[in-house]
Amino acid sequence: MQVQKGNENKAITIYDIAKEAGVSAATVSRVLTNSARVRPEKKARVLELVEKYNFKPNALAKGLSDTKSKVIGILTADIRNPYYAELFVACEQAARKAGYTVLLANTLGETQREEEMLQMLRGQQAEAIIQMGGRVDDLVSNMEYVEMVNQTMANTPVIITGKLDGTKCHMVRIDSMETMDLLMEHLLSLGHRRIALIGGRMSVLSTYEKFLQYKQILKENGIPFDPDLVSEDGSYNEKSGYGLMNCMFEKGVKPTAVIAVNDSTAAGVMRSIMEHGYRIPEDISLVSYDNTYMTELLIPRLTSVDYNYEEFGRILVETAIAAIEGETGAYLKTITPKLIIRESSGPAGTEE
Amino acid sequence: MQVQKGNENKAITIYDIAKEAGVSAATVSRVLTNSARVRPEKKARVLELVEKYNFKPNALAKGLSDTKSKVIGILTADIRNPYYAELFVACEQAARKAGYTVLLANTLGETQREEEMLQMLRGQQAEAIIQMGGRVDDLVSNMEYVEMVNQTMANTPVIITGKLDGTKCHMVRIDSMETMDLLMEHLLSLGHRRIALIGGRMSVLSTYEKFLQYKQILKENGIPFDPDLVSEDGSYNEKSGYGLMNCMFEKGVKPTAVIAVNDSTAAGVMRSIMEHGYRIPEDISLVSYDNTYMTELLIPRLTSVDYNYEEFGRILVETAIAAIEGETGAYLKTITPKLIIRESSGPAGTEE
DNA sequence: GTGAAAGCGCTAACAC
DNA sequence: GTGTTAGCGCTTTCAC
Repeated sequence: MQVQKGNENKAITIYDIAKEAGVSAATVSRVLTNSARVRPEKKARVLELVEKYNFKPNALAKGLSDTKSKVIGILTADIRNPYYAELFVACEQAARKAGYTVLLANTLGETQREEEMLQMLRGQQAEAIIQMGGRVDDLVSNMEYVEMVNQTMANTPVIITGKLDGTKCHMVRIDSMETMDLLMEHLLSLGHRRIALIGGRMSVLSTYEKFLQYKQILKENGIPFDPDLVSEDGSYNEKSGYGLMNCMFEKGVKPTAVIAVNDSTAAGVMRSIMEHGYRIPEDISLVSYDNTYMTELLIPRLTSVDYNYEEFGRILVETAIAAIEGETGAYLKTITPKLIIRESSGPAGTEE
Repeated sequence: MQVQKGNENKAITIYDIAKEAGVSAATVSRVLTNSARVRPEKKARVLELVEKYNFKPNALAKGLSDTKSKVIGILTADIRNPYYAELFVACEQAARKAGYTVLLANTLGETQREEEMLQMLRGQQAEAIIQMGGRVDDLVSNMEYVEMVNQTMANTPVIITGKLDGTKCHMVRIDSMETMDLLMEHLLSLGHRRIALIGGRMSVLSTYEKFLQYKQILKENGIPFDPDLVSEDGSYNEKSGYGLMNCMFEKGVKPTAVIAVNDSTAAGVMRSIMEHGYRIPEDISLVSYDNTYMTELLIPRLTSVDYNYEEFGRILVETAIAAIEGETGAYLKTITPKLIIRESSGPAGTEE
């Protein structure tokens, strides 16, 4: 017996099925897509062959012929970031339910790659592109990128989780103002008045909005704004949180509560606080954003703002599909955040 | 001026370019693919138009015509798991360098979806499929899945990070035995003799191998195996680690060092240890596997086994591409692990 | 060098 | 109901 070399085997096509079933390719297509009534016996015969050969129609050809790839492209900053991973999985699930496949592209923080990946998704005939993070987070939109997205939008709707001034991208985003409301309300009600805000870059829209809202709420509550309680421009990781909090302590500043810009940053802040001999939450309360799984890993568990990822992803995909189908609904949709209270936040001490 | 409705705009094709450049489509194709010499002036004209219209060839059509999609499918258990996320990104990078696009499919722990996603990837004409996690982790391979993979392999090579008995899948995997060697050597040299092994299921190949090697090393070092120091079947998350460690303490068992089956499990173990009033590493050392970023988030930072994800991903992709190109090299490649020592492991106390 | 034409595998009119 | 035919956008002989 001749041993068959694996992938030399020609893939089976709709024609092979048709021939063996004694029908036309069109008929096979019809039973596969359920697009028209086919005589039950023929249908049965076709289905049988499909089963027999484990036949799976070529999605490329399908996409080519009806110019519908049924692919939604997802552009993300870094899938290793649990925030994006959660959101991606939610999108994937929603897309699958709607009969779409998602194609993921990571830009890994290199803005130049953002353009490259956008091109790639276009080349793969993505019917819509969802961009989460990256340039759509910028407070001031990059003009070249805006142009590029506008060109893309001529054929392919683009849905973003931030904003891109000068484009008509659909936006689905978290209400940053409200996230800050939740956190401040929580902390204020616990008696905190010296509340620090740590991490993030002001060039990022959501961070900027948080900052504004933070000041606004202080004002409304008659608490003077103290610049020492707000970190200089930082980043969004553990290291940044650690460094910034250390800095604050070194300057002799000691808040009773800290708001970290995300969970990773909070982890760094937590380390700094502990190394300085304070307890959480007895001496200092710590809260953050994103409610990723690491909130449950840290000791104490972290109070954090959740976004209902499942809903977030679903709305992104629904918006994408609506746009594909030509619907031109609201350009901005908002996700309502929710506070998850855990062990890291408690009443303010009385030592102040 | 008539406002143009976004995606009604017909996408530009090679023919549009050809017409405007006054050449044939074939020529445009030639300059795009650099497949033959074209008179420089024509080439320039074409390139100019490509630029002008921001033209990007339709990858579906390309894939159809030369039956090369340039897509590698990646099947993963759950991209939210940092281990898979790291590996995926490494694969993506390597693939991109080689001119391939990766298509990600998550099975989310539902084995039934594994088949579904495999089908999906076939439909998308993935030229090779890399499966990390899921059924290929099983100690005893599922027969139906084996059959399905074998069918797939008739046209599409499948590369796995575990094993699948009864198939000729290429395997690229971590040397589990050696990972245990590293950990045990480290702990033994620190004077530990009561070493617990926590988390994981024995039905998982790598876990099973770790267990065997653990016993083996104990034996070689004249340390009697104590079943109380090994957890009953558990899982791979924080909760499982927490529960299992609590259990152990409740039975009055107190190891001087704990090996957790992965970083998440270690986080749970860490919580349990601390809640029982012990210090890490002074009272109990804690080490684990995977060296994900959470090792740096926990306090103390976790000693963990690293796999060099970048290399791991690269080899997976190289193997995939070699298989696509018909090379039939070694069926099993091994990744050499490396121990990253951090704060969670230290000398055994003398109280024993 | 370069154009004409066939074909990749599928769907969608269009006849019958 | 079902077969025939014409593309979808690209690559690739095959002539010239």
